[in-house]
Amino acid sequence: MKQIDSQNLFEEYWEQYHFDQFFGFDIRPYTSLLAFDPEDVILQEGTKSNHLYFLLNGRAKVFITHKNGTVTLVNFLEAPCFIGEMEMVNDQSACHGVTALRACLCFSIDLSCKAQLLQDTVFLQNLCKFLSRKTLSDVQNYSRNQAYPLKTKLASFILLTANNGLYRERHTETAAYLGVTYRHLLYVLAEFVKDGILEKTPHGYRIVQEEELKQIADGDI
Amino acid sequence: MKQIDSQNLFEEYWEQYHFDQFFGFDIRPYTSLLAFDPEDVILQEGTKSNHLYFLLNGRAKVFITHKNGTVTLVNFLEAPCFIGEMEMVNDQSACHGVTALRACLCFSIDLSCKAQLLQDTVFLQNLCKFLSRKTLSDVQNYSRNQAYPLKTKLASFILLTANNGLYRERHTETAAYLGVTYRHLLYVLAEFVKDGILEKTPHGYRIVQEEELKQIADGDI
DNA sequence: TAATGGGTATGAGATTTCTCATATTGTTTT
DNA sequence: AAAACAATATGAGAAATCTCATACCCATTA
Repeated sequence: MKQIDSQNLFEEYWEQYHFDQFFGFDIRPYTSLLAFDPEDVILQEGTKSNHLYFLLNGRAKVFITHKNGTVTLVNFLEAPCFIGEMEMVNDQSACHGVTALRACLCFSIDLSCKAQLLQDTVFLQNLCKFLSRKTLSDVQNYSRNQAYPLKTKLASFILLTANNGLYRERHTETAAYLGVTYRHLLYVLAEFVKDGILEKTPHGYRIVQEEELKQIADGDI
Repeated sequence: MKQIDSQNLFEEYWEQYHFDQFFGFDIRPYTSLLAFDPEDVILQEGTKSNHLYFLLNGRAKVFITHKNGTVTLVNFLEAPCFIGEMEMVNDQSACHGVTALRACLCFSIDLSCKAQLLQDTVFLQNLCKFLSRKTLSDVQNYSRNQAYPLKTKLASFILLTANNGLYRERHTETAAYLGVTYRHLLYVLAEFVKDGILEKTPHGYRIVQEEELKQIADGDI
């Protein structure tokens, strides 16, 4: 993690996300621009942070570590979103860990202005909206994971993450997100290839029968 | 669902939960007391409500219906908590259904004062706290469901819900909450009985070997 | 250069969980 | 009282998923 001093970049993102609009007062003096490398820890599970982050670019994962050592991937975070807001309002240490998956750019807000934030209706309203959307996204992911077999969930996930008909997520990440073992994921992926729905290429899996895949994702098969 | 006109009961709950404290203005004129019978719908999935509820007593369930007809129980709601707050801040129709499991008493807030609520820092702060706690509880339930087999989850659940060493939840509800079929739940329950950990009685299942059950709940077995 | 570690890949066998069928009981509705 | 319904209960077989073992490739590190 390192601070980015480029004023240009700062301005660029500030404009892009209309960062002013989230606050009823001038948050600029408390804000700086940070870059996280892949694997960098953004929030350490169980420790307290005195910053509130806003993801501008990149992708991060939210996870929980269980007593038996297994790690559950709760969700991905994609820009734009806040990070660390739950901890801030409850004034508690991080209940999830957050780690960068790709290079991430964030605004970092120094919580020395916390009292001011908690009196700002503009900010609080936005926070409520972000929180409820995040909850909704978590819960939908969660309940979908319970309601369907991997075949269905994987089909959705491939359609969601493919670019130009090419699926190239890391198997390790996908398996964690979908809540299954790596082994099982490969079984089902192999099944899709055998059925001619996907084709394995050196650059990733190419979607051959998109309609079929959509039907599977809809739980029709 | 019916309105309760007893001024006494109203006052009693108002005091018990210090209901004033959640608001920066006088919410009383907008508040009434409602009683829901078991099975009554509190929030109808997909429709818009113009009330915000606050659960005073009883127990409700939050669920999502999937396209394939399966219903996922997202969580239980226990007093005290808000109901319908996500829909309110995002001004959208209910993304989960909420149904009473036991007789439920609620304060019902008429959202004609919505604009005022959304300008009230006291309320907004409390809402943020409630929202993040709810998220946390959902996510912990969710991730636990992914990380352990039913044996482990059921052991926790029995320890959580037993009264005086007696477990007597409805199997149908437990199965839904733990995200498994009814059939499978009965298998594992029977296994506990066979192993002498539980004993089946006419009034419910009695916990015989509590230490053993705790070990299983901890994932140690 | 050798060793280490992460991601990828595949097989074999075990465990968990599901589907379907069927029966009993107690309660509510007709 | 008969019918309908929801919860409980159990069996048999199938599907989904996991564990463990093993191997290869590539990049980083000693």
